Amino acid sequence: MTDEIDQLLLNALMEDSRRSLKALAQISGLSSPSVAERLRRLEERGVIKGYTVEVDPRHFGYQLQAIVRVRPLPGKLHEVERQIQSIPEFTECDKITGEDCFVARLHVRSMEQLDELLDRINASAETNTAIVKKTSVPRRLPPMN
Amino acid sequence: MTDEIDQLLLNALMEDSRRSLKALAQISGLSSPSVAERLRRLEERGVIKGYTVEVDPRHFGYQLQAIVRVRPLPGKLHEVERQIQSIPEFTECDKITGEDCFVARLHVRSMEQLDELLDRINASAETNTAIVKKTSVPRRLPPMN
DNA sequence: CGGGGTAGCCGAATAATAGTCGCACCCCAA
DNA sequence: TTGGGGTGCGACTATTATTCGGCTACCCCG
Repeated sequence: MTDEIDQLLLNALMEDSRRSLKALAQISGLSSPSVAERLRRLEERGVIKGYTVEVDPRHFGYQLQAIVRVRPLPGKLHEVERQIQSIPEFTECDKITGEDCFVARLHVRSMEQLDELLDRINASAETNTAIVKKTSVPRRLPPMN
Repeated sequence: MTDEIDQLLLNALMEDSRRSLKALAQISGLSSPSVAERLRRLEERGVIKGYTVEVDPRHFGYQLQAIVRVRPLPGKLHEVERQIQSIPEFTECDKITGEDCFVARLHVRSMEQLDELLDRINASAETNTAIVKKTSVPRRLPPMN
Protein backbone atom coordinates (compact mmCIF):
# COMPACT_ATOMS: atom_id res chain seq x y z
CA MET A 1 0.00 0.00 0.00
CA THR A 2 2.59 2.51 1.06
CA ASP A 3 6.10 1.27 0.57
CA GLU A 4 9.59 2.48 1.44
CA ILE A 5 9.77 4.62 -1.68
CA ASP A 6 6.60 6.49 -0.75
CA GLN A 7 8.12 7.08 2.66
CA LEU A 8 11.29 8.42 1.10
CA LEU A 9 9.18 10.76 -0.98
CA LEU A 10 7.12 11.93 1.97
CA ASN A 11 10.21 12.56 4.05
CA ALA A 12 11.82 14.45 1.22
CA LEU A 13 8.70 16.59 0.81
CA MET A 14 8.52 17.13 4.54
CA GLU A 15 11.97 18.68 4.37
CA ASP A 16 11.14 20.77 1.33
CA SER A 17 7.85 20.42 -0.46
CA ARG A 18 8.98 22.58 -3.35
CA ARG A 19 11.54 20.07 -4.51
CA SER A 20 11.24 19.30 -8.20
CA LEU A 21 10.06 15.94 -9.46
CA LYS A 22 13.54 15.49 -10.83
CA ALA A 23 15.11 15.95 -7.42
CA LEU A 24 12.57 13.56 -5.91
CA ALA A 25 13.38 11.09 -8.66
CA GLN A 26 17.05 11.15 -7.74
CA ILE A 27 16.28 10.73 -4.04
CA SER A 28 13.99 7.77 -4.66
CA GLY A 29 15.86 6.17 -7.52
CA LEU A 30 12.84 6.31 -9.80
CA SER A 31 12.24 8.23 -12.98
CA SER A 32 10.39 11.51 -12.73
CA PRO A 33 7.20 10.29 -14.42
CA SER A 34 7.05 7.51 -11.84
CA VAL A 35 7.46 9.98 -9.03
CA ALA A 36 4.70 12.13 -10.48
CA GLU A 37 2.45 9.10 -10.61
CA ARG A 38 3.21 8.16 -7.02
CA LEU A 39 2.51 11.67 -5.78
CA ARG A 40 -0.73 11.71 -7.69
CA ARG A 41 -1.79 8.50 -5.99
CA LEU A 42 -0.70 9.64 -2.54
CA GLU A 43 -2.79 12.76 -3.00
CA GLU A 44 -5.74 10.83 -4.38
CA ARG A 45 -5.74 8.43 -1.45
CA GLY A 46 -5.54 11.31 0.99
CA VAL A 47 -2.18 10.32 2.40
CA ILE A 48 -0.96 13.72 1.30
CA LYS A 49 -3.49 16.28 2.48
CA GLY A 50 -1.67 19.27 1.07
CA TYR A 51 1.53 21.23 0.65
CA THR A 52 2.04 24.19 2.93
CA VAL A 53 4.53 26.83 3.92
CA GLU A 54 5.97 27.33 7.38
CA VAL A 55 5.89 31.02 8.27
CA ASP A 56 7.59 32.61 11.26
CA PRO A 57 4.86 34.59 13.06
CA ARG A 58 7.42 36.75 14.87
CA HIS A 59 8.08 38.52 11.57
CA PHE A 60 4.53 39.82 11.78
CA GLY A 61 4.90 41.09 15.30
CA TYR A 62 3.51 38.01 17.04
CA GLN A 63 5.98 37.96 19.89
CA LEU A 64 3.91 35.73 22.14
CA GLN A 65 2.55 32.30 21.64
CA ALA A 66 0.23 30.69 24.13
CA ILE A 67 -1.41 27.35 24.70
CA VAL A 68 -4.94 27.91 25.91
CA ARG A 69 -7.13 25.27 27.49
CA VAL A 70 -10.79 26.15 27.26
CA ARG A 71 -13.66 24.82 29.33
CA PRO A 72 -16.99 26.20 28.10
CA LEU A 73 -19.69 27.09 30.59
CA PRO A 74 -22.69 24.73 30.56
CA GLY A 75 -24.55 24.92 27.26
CA LYS A 76 -21.93 27.16 25.65
CA LEU A 77 -19.85 24.54 23.92
CA HIS A 78 -20.79 25.33 20.34
CA GLU A 79 -20.76 29.03 20.90
CA VAL A 80 -17.24 28.82 22.27
CA GLU A 81 -16.08 26.67 19.39
CA ARG A 82 -17.44 29.14 16.85
CA GLN A 83 -15.85 31.98 18.75
CA ILE A 84 -12.43 30.34 18.66
CA GLN A 85 -12.81 29.62 14.97
CA SER A 86 -13.72 33.23 14.30
CA ILE A 87 -10.64 34.66 16.01
CA PRO A 88 -7.82 34.27 13.50
CA GLU A 89 -5.13 34.62 16.16
CA PHE A 90 -6.11 31.11 17.21
CA THR A 91 -4.02 29.19 14.72
CA GLU A 92 -4.91 25.65 15.84
CA CYS A 93 -7.58 24.14 18.04
CA ASP A 94 -8.40 20.59 19.00
CA LYS A 95 -11.52 19.34 20.73
CA ILE A 96 -10.43 16.88 23.39
CA THR A 97 -11.68 14.54 26.08
CA GLY A 98 -11.54 15.54 29.71
CA GLU A 99 -12.59 18.55 31.68
CA ASP A 100 -11.11 21.00 29.24
CA CYS A 101 -12.98 20.73 25.99
CA PHE A 102 -10.49 22.52 23.75
CA VAL A 103 -6.77 23.13 23.52
CA ALA A 104 -5.77 25.91 21.22
CA ARG A 105 -2.67 27.72 20.08
CA LEU A 106 -2.85 31.50 20.18
CA HIS A 107 -0.50 34.04 18.62
CA VAL A 108 -0.53 37.60 19.96
CA ARG A 109 1.52 40.74 19.65
CA SER A 110 1.36 41.75 23.29
CA MET A 111 0.07 40.93 26.74
CA GLU A 112 -2.68 43.47 26.19
CA GLN A 113 -3.88 41.62 23.15
CA LEU A 114 -3.66 38.31 24.99
CA ASP A 115 -5.81 39.74 27.73
CA GLU A 116 -8.27 41.22 25.28
CA LEU A 117 -8.75 38.01 23.30
CA LEU A 118 -9.05 35.83 26.39
CA ASP A 119 -11.60 38.21 27.86
CA ARG A 120 -13.80 37.60 24.88
CA ILE A 121 -13.65 33.85 25.42
CA ASN A 122 -14.07 34.22 29.14
CA ALA A 123 -17.60 35.48 28.66
CA SER A 124 -18.60 31.90 27.85
CA ALA A 125 -15.78 29.70 29.12
CA GLU A 126 -13.09 29.26 31.69
CA THR A 127 -9.60 29.36 30.27
CA ASN A 128 -6.21 28.26 31.41
CA THR A 129 -3.29 29.83 29.58
CA ALA A 130 0.36 28.91 29.36
CA ILE A 131 2.96 30.94 27.49
CA VAL A 132 5.22 29.05 25.11
CA LYS A 133 8.83 29.56 26.15
CA LYS A 134 10.47 27.33 23.59
CA THR A 135 9.64 24.72 20.98
CA SER A 136 11.20 21.46 22.13
CA VAL A 137 10.04 19.42 19.18
CA PRO A 138 9.29 21.18 15.92
CA ARG A 139 6.44 19.67 13.93
CA ARG A 140 7.53 16.34 12.48
CA LEU A 141 6.08 13.10 11.13
CA PRO A 142 5.50 9.99 13.22
CA PRO A 143 7.40 6.88 12.10
CA MET A 144 5.91 5.34 8.96
CA ASN A 145 6.91 1.70 9.01
CA MET B 1 9.15 45.46 4.83
CA THR B 2 6.45 42.90 4.08
CA ASP B 3 3.78 44.33 1.83
CA GLU B 4 0.43 43.17 0.51
CA ILE B 5 2.02 41.28 -2.33
CA ASP B 6 4.18 39.23 0.02
CA GLN B 7 1.04 38.41 1.96
CA LEU B 8 -0.72 37.31 -1.18
CA LEU B 9 2.21 35.07 -1.95
CA LEU B 10 2.32 33.62 1.54
CA ASN B 11 -1.39 32.91 1.51
CA ALA B 12 -1.15 31.30 -1.89
CA LEU B 13 1.72 29.11 -0.70
CA MET B 14 -0.16 28.26 2.48
CA GLU B 15 -2.92 26.84 0.30
CA ASP B 16 -0.51 24.99 -1.95
CA SER B 17 3.21 25.36 -1.61
CA ARG B 18 3.89 23.48 -4.82
CA ARG B 19 2.33 26.17 -6.97
CA SER B 20 4.58 27.24 -9.81
CA LEU B 21 6.21 30.65 -9.94
CA LYS B 22 4.07 31.33 -12.95
CA ALA B 23 0.88 30.65 -11.01
CA LEU B 24 2.15 32.84 -8.16
CA ALA B 25 2.97 35.53 -10.68
CA GLN B 26 -0.60 35.53 -11.93
CA ILE B 27 -2.00 35.65 -8.41
CA SER B 28 0.20 38.55 -7.43
CA GLY B 29 0.20 40.44 -10.70
CA LEU B 30 3.99 40.37 -10.93
CA SER B 31 6.28 38.67 -13.42
CA SER B 32 7.71 35.33 -12.43
CA PRO B 33 11.29 36.58 -12.00
CA SER B 34 9.94 39.12 -9.52
CA VAL B 35 8.08 36.44 -7.62
CA ALA B 36 11.22 34.31 -7.49
CA GLU B 37 13.12 37.28 -6.10
CA ARG B 38 10.48 37.93 -3.45
CA LEU B 39 10.44 34.33 -2.34
CA ARG B 40 14.21 34.33 -2.14
CA ARG B 41 14.09 37.35 0.12
CA LEU B 42 11.29 35.99 2.29
CA GLU B 43 13.35 32.84 2.79
CA GLU B 44 16.53 34.77 3.44
CA ARG B 45 14.88 36.93 6.07
CA GLY B 46 13.41 33.88 7.73
CA VAL B 47 9.81 34.87 7.14
CA ILE B 48 9.46 31.61 5.28
CA LYS B 49 10.96 28.87 7.42
CA GLY B 50 10.28 26.10 4.99
CA TYR B 51 7.91 24.29 2.70
CA THR B 52 6.29 21.16 4.07
CA VAL B 53 3.76 18.52 3.30
CA GLU B 54 0.66 17.75 5.33
CA VAL B 55 0.35 14.00 5.81
CA ASP B 56 -2.65 12.18 7.24
CA PRO B 57 -1.28 10.00 10.06
CA ARG B 58 -4.35 7.76 9.98
CA HIS B 59 -3.05 6.28 6.74
CA PHE B 60 -0.16 4.88 8.73
CA GLY B 61 -2.34 3.34 11.35
CA TYR B 62 -2.21 6.22 13.83
CA GLN B 63 -5.82 6.08 14.89
CA LEU B 64 -5.35 8.04 18.08
CA GLN B 65 -4.02 11.47 18.69
CA ALA B 66 -3.45 12.78 22.20
CA ILE B 67 -2.46 16.02 23.84
CA VAL B 68 -0.14 15.26 26.73
CA ARG B 69 0.78 17.69 29.47
CA VAL B 70 4.02 16.72 31.15
CA ARG B 71 5.29 17.77 34.58
CA PRO B 72 8.78 16.45 35.20
CA LEU B 73 9.75 15.25 38.66
CA PRO B 74 12.23 17.52 40.47
CA GLY B 75 15.57 17.56 38.67
CA LYS B 76 14.30 15.54 35.73
CA LEU B 77 13.41 18.40 33.40
CA HIS B 78 16.15 17.92 30.86
CA GLU B 79 15.92 14.18 30.96
CA VAL B 80 12.21 14.36 30.21
CA GLU B 81 12.74 16.77 27.37
CA ARG B 82 15.31 14.51 25.77
CA GLN B 83 13.02 11.57 26.25
CA ILE B 84 10.15 13.30 24.46
CA GLN B 85 12.44 14.34 21.65
CA SER B 86 13.65 10.79 21.25
CA ILE B 87 10.19 9.29 20.91
CA PRO B 88 9.15 9.96 17.33
CA GLU B 89 5.47 9.44 18.06
CA PHE B 90 5.62 12.85 19.78
CA THR B 91 5.17 15.02 16.74
CA GLU B 92 5.21 18.41 18.47
CA CYS B 93 6.23 19.65 21.87
CA ASP B 94 6.32 23.09 23.45
CA LYS B 95 7.98 24.10 26.68
CA ILE B 96 5.57 26.32 28.54
CA THR B 97 5.10 28.37 31.69
CA GLY B 98 3.06 27.06 34.57
CA GLU B 99 2.98 23.84 36.51
CA ASP B 100 3.10 21.67 33.44
CA CYS B 101 6.42 22.19 31.75
CA PHE B 102 5.57 20.68 28.38
CA VAL B 103 2.57 20.17 26.13
CA ALA B 104 3.04 17.63 23.40
CA ARG B 105 1.09 16.03 20.63
CA LEU B 106 1.30 12.25 20.45
CA HIS B 107 0.21 9.92 17.65
CA VAL B 108 -0.38 6.26 18.50
CA ARG B 109 -1.86 3.19 16.87
CA SER B 110 -3.66 1.86 19.90
CA MET B 111 -4.46 2.35 23.54
CA GLU B 112 -1.78 -0.20 24.35
CA GLN B 113 0.82 1.88 22.60
CA LEU B 114 -0.44 5.02 24.32
CA ASP B 115 -0.05 3.30 27.64
CA GLU B 116 3.36 1.98 26.79
CA LEU B 117 4.75 5.33 25.68
CA LEU B 118 3.29 7.21 28.62
CA ASP B 119 4.70 4.64 31.01
CA ARG B 120 8.14 5.47 29.76
CA ILE B 121 7.63 9.14 30.45
CA ASN B 122 5.98 8.44 33.78
CA ALA B 123 9.24 7.15 35.16
CA SER B 124 10.43 10.73 35.35
CA ALA B 125 7.31 12.88 35.10
CA GLU B 126 3.64 13.17 35.85
CA THR B 127 1.49 13.30 32.76
CA ASN B 128 -2.03 14.38 31.97
CA THR B 129 -3.44 13.07 28.73
CA ALA B 130 -6.43 14.10 26.64
CA ILE B 131 -7.55 12.32 23.50
CA VAL B 132 -8.21 14.48 20.45
CA LYS B 133 -11.80 13.98 19.33
CA LYS B 134 -11.84 16.46 16.50
CA THR B 135 -9.82 19.27 14.98
CA SER B 136 -11.84 22.45 15.42
CA VAL B 137 -9.34 24.73 13.74
CA PRO B 138 -6.90 23.24 11.24
CA ARG B 139 -3.46 24.84 11.24
CA ARG B 140 -3.67 28.33 9.74
CA LEU B 141 -1.81 31.63 9.68
CA PRO B 142 -2.54 34.53 12.02
CA PRO B 143 -3.58 37.79 10.33
CA MET B 144 -0.67 39.52 8.63
CA ASN B 145 -1.61 43.17 8.43
C1' DC C 1 18.26 71.04 -8.77
C1' DG C 2 20.47 67.24 -10.52
C1' DG C 3 23.86 63.37 -10.49
C1' DG C 4 24.49 58.73 -8.73
C1' DG C 5 23.26 54.84 -6.21
C1' DT C 6 19.82 51.45 -5.12
C1' DA C 7 15.77 48.58 -5.23
C1' DG C 8 12.50 46.53 -7.69
C1' DC C 9 10.43 45.43 -11.82
C1' DC C 10 10.06 43.77 -16.69
C1' DG C 11 10.67 41.06 -21.27
C1' DA C 12 13.25 38.01 -23.94
C1' DA C 13 16.35 34.26 -24.34
C1' DT C 14 18.21 30.08 -22.61
C1' DA C 15 18.23 26.29 -19.38
C1' DA C 16 15.72 23.15 -16.79
C1' DT C 17 11.75 20.70 -15.50
C1' DA C 18 7.16 18.70 -16.05
C1' DG C 19 3.71 16.16 -18.61
C1' DT C 20 2.45 12.76 -22.20
C1' DC C 21 2.65 8.58 -24.48
C1' DG C 22 3.73 3.99 -26.12
C1' DC C 23 5.79 0.12 -24.63
C1' DA C 24 8.16 -3.32 -21.33
C1' DC C 25 8.12 -5.94 -17.31
C1' DC C 26 6.35 -8.55 -13.39
C1' DC C 27 2.99 -10.94 -10.83
C1' DC C 28 -0.90 -13.51 -10.29
C1' DA C 29 -5.04 -15.78 -11.39
C1' DA C 30 -7.75 -18.12 -14.82
C1' DT D 1 0.07 -20.61 -20.95
C1' DT D 2 -2.34 -16.48 -21.36
C1' DG D 3 -4.14 -12.15 -20.30
C1' DG D 4 -4.88 -8.10 -17.37
C1' DG D 5 -3.66 -4.86 -13.66
C1' DG D 6 -0.16 -2.35 -11.79
C1' DT D 7 4.12 0.05 -12.04
C1' DG D 8 8.00 1.30 -14.32
C1' DC D 9 10.85 3.43 -18.22
C1' DG D 10 12.71 6.51 -22.14
C1' DA D 11 11.93 9.80 -25.48
C1' DC D 12 9.42 13.51 -26.99
C1' DT D 13 6.85 17.92 -26.43
C1' DA D 14 4.97 21.50 -23.54
C1' DT D 15 5.58 24.28 -19.74
C1' DT D 16 8.22 26.53 -16.25
C1' DA D 17 12.40 28.41 -14.10
C1' DT D 18 16.47 31.19 -14.39
C1' DT D 19 19.44 34.54 -16.11
C1' DC D 20 20.44 38.91 -17.85
C1' DG D 21 20.28 43.59 -19.65
C1' DG D 22 17.87 47.47 -19.26
C1' DC D 23 14.14 50.53 -17.43
C1' DT D 24 11.93 53.49 -13.87
C1' DA D 25 11.12 55.44 -9.43
C1' DC D 26 12.99 56.83 -5.41
C1' DC D 27 16.19 58.82 -2.22
C1' DC D 28 20.32 60.91 -0.61
C1' DC D 29 23.39 64.40 -0.72
C1' DG D 30 26.46 67.56 -3.13
